[in-house]
Amino acid sequence: MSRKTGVLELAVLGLLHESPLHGYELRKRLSAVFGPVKRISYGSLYPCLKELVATGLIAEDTAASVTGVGKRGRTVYKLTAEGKERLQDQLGDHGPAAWEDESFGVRLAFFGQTDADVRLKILEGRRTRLEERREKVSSAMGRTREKLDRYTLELQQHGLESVEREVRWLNELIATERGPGSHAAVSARPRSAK
Amino acid sequence: MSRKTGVLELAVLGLLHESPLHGYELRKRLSAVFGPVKRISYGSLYPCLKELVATGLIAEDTAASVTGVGKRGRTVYKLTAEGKERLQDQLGDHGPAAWEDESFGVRLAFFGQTDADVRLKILEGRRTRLEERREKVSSAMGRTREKLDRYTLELQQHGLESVEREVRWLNELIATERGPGSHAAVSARPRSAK
DNA sequence: GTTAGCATGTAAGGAGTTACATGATTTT
DNA sequence: AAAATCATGTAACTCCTTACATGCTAAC
Repeated sequence: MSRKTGVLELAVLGLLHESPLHGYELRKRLSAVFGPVKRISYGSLYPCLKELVATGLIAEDTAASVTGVGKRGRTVYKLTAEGKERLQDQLGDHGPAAWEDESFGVRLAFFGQTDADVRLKILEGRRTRLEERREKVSSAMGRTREKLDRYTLELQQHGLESVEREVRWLNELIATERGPGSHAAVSARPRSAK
Repeated sequence: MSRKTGVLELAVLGLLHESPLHGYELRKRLSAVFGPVKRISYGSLYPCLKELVATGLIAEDTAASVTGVGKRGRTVYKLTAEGKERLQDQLGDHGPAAWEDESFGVRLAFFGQTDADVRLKILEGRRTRLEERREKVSSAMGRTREKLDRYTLELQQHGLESVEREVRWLNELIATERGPGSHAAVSARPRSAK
């Protein structure tokens, strides 16, 4: 059933689940979710909010919205019941899409609202994905090392090390997931896991 | 004069300056220029080549193109005189655009064709850019540390360390630029430095 | 003989940006 | 009273992707 939900929409749903917010504040929080590199502009945020309202996943929180006379006023948004459902649906997804570059960061940001077994699957999927990439890059480098100039080589090398560093980071995260409280966390069987 | 040249166009010009190539091969080389993350699809490469031909910056190398009967044949492209000019123009640019995320990697990949003083300016500009970013992220973390959950914090921390790591890398590159042959390279004072 | 890789292209569309337009509130 | 930051929104546009369409060539 669930239609394609872009990463931005997912991030908005996730943030609104924590607490109702208005657009401006939402954007600031989004900066924490997407790294320092990708910051969302109002030109994409507001149309996104508009569409989420149209789809019925979020609603204007009339109680919290400040709309005095003459004021343009802040419009505060909150999740609807359908929005919560959709969010849970999306956060439960542990398919390949969850560990691709675009979505992984957002998925991780909302791990607090994600089941332990799903978290582990996503982390491991991501690690495998990166290990494949590392293989590809390093074998490509092996084949063409002599033909590349200093700078291209430097670039490739740095890229390779970035991938390796992320793998180490994932290993730590995975270890932490499995480590303390692993009895409670892991043994909590996925109820109705597909 | 010079119209806006996207990063893809710049990368194509840069690669064709090294040697004439056909689209398929070009794409493989582009994978080395843009990291393992961003790979260019044919859906953007071929239209790009088309436009560069239309603009007169590249031309089909009729000598090298294999176009036997019935065969669709490879179309080999090479730089035109205007293309070379445009490339030199672009590679000489050491303005802020050169060290932004989208272009920096490409600019570095073609440092072999870039003047030493321009190289240094771009590397330093990039480093300053990243230091600003590091400041912003780490101060934002300081302000909100308590309010963030484990995973968001982990994400921010990893992002911060990525930035710091790139700064260290840049420091090495800058040191190397200044190191061997530094008398010639560095003592060449920036003439008319603004 | 079929799988994988080589090779070129188009049409439709997604996901976002920039630039603009507007105005209130807070700080200096 | 000026500057910064808060706050919302639209229109035009850019860049790139996906999915499709086509066919050759080498290896297994």
